Parts: sequence; structure tokens; C-alpha cells
Amino acid sequence: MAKAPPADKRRQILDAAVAVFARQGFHATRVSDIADEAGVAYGLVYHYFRSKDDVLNELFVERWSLLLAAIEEADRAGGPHRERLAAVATFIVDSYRYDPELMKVIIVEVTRAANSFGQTHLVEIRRAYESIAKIVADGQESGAFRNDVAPLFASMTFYGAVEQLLSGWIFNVIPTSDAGYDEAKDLLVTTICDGLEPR
Amino acid sequence: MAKAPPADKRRQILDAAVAVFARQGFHATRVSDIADEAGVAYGLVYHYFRSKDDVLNELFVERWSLLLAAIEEADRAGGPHRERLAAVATFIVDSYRYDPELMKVIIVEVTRAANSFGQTHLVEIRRAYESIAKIVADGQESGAFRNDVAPLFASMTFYGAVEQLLSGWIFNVIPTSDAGYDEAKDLLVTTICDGLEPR
DNA sequence: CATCCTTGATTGACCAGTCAATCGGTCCTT
DNA sequence: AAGGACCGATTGACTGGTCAATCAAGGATG
Repeated sequence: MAKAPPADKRRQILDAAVAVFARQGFHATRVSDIADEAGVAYGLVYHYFRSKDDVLNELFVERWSLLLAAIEEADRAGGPHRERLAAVATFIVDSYRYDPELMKVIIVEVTRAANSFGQTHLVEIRRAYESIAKIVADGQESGAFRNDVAPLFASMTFYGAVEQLLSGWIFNVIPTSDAGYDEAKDLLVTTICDGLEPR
Repeated sequence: MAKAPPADKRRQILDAAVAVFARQGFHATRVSDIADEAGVAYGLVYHYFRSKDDVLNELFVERWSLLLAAIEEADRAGGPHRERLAAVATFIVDSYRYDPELMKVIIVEVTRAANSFGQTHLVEIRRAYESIAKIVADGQESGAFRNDVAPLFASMTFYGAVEQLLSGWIFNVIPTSDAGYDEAKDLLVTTICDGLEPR
């Protein structure tokens, strides 16, 4: 029993941070807000994290590495290339369905905050684009996709569409329903993949 | 000789703000940075604008109203629906080509900053989505587009793809060349529209 | 009793916005 | 045409408040 008993205050702080960041945005949250939400003293945040930024970084890296693994796994699994892209979309949509607050924070505060944290994590973000591009490139080689579209380019289009979809849900531009998630995802994959297929 | 001499300090401040916001991001720029860039005293910014936020708002509203007008004009002009969407994409891409700094600021600090300024301007942003959706809906009615995709949904996909494209240019994820702008735009429109057409 | 966890008051930097003072042009008045 | 009253434009020092980060001391735990 090395660690468990202390109720894992570190995790508690991370979870609280997700809730507060999602509610108020990163810039508008004070470190004391995180501490309050976690039911913990102000200073403890600095025992576990070097800075406020570090808390957000941790949240991002944790989740983004899962996304990268999922994309690479979808590719490695083989099968029709359209299905591989569908698997990627499914993973992202399900991530949102399972933990909307965390995805909101990651998209709004990192992925789309390309001036601040997006800059810091540009390398990891770019890797996602490139992994998706690889799926497209493979699909072109096998004749599943037309080859007059640059893979990285198609990848950006695909990812951009997915992210915009999540943004629509996050900010209530698009209504959400549980059935809607899968339907929306299918529609999106169909549209984009039809556009990518040879005529 | 009524006016000319004052060199329009207001405009000067707005232009300086674009440069500084693009370089450092809204949060990281001090009001004094804007004043310095404009070659103007600190306090003058507050003579022309109520607050730092107000400066950004002005920049956004000025440019976004042009975008809304362009979308509605593209629709009103008639012609194949695919061409109407192409006109929208062209306007946005050209806006970037003509004034990349301003578009960077608008996308990064407003459109994608949905927690801060995006919230404030959600209504105007949404109107753009809806105007694009109207083009799609018309296209469906005329049989140009498949009708199993909700128009607002297709609109989000389309806009998301365009914005991601600009983001790629802005942050050097995608290389840029002058020929590349038009080619990229054509490819994007082709891909999305092919995906939207009946099979 | 040694080590790590936990506390919250305190420090110090930073910055948006205020305001009182100056400047310089315009147009009366004589 | 000279004097001067008026007024918006312009200046930048200053203030008030906010917050991230530190730290020294108090508690568990083994």
C-alpha cells in the first residue's frame, strides 16, 4: 500500500481543474478556484504541479496520447480505409460523449488556442494530422481514395470537420441527442469519404 | 480643409492592434503595446475605445459583416449551388490572402475563442453558419445535393474544413504558396461538394 | 523521529483603466 | 488682423485590484 490511501489528491485536483476550466475557461480561472473545487488548500496545487499551466498541460497530454494511439491503432487494424477514418471519428465523438468537459477543455483551451497552448503542443497536434494523413495516403495507394488530393490536406479537412462538429455541440449551435452523436458521425464520415472517393 | 490632417489616429490604432494581436495574441498584449505600435500615447486608446475588448470587437464586427454580406450575396447571385459554396470559400481564402494578420486575429481570438469573445459574438457567428446552411438547403431542394444530410450540419462541416485550412496556413502546418491558395480552395470545394452530391 | 503531505497567509509583479494637465486648431469679436 | 475664448485631441504618471507563486509551519504516517 504505497500510495492509495491519501485519496489521490493529485487526481482530485486534475478532475476539479477540468470542471472549472470547462465552466469558466482557463484564463478566467484562478488557482484558488481549482483548489476550492477540489476541496483542497491553495498551496497543495503547487505541491503536485509546477504551475497553473502545468495542470492544463497534464490534462492535454494524458488525453491526446490516447487519441494518437487510437488513430495509429485504427490504421494498424487494417480493413477498408473508409472504416479506418470512421474509427477515428468514432473515437473522438465517443471521447466527447464520455467526458464532454474534458474534451471541451482540450479543444477550446489547447487545440484551438493556437496562440497560447496550441503553440506549446503543436508537435503533438501535428502528429495527429499526420497519422490521419497516412491513412488517406494508404487509401490512395490502394485506389480507395482519389489521388489528386494531398493527404495532409484531406486530413486537415477531415479533422477540421470533426472538431467543428464537437464545437457545435459544445456551444449549443447544434442540438445534441444520444442518437444524434452516432448519426452525426456517420453522416460526416459518409460525406467526407464520398468526397474522397474516385468519381 | 476640414479634417484630413489628424491622420485618423483611430484607424492607426486599429491597424496597430491587428499587428500586435496577431503577433502576441490578445491576452498577451498590453494596451501599451498597441499604443507603442501605433506611435500614440497610452491614453489615446481610451479616447477612441471604451476598453481593450472594445478594440477587438470593432475589428471583428467590421470584418465579419463583410463575410456575412458576401455569403448572402453568393446565394442571391444564383447559379449552380456548388458555385455558390465555392464563392464563399473564395471570399474567405482571399480575405486571408489579402490580410492574413486580420484573419488570424479574427479566427484565433474570436471565432475559435468560443469561451471569451466567441461567446459574445455567437449570434453573428451562427448567422454565418445559417446562411451557408441556406445555400445547402436550396441545393437539396433543387436536387443538386443529397437530402439526407441536415443543412446546418453540412454547413458546419464545410465551414469547419475551411477554417481548419486557414489555421493550417496560419500556424505553418500546411505550406503556403500563392498558387496553393486557389488550388487548396478548389480541392476543398470539390471534395466537400462531391460528398454532398447524390450518388 | 524522519519523511512526506497539507495548509493558507504573504509577497511581489503586473496591468487595465483613470484623470488632470497640455496642446493646438477654429472661429468669434472688435 | 489681432486678441482671446473655447473645445476636442493628446499625453503619460498613477492607482487599485488581481493573482500566480512562495514559504514556513503544522499534521499524518510508518
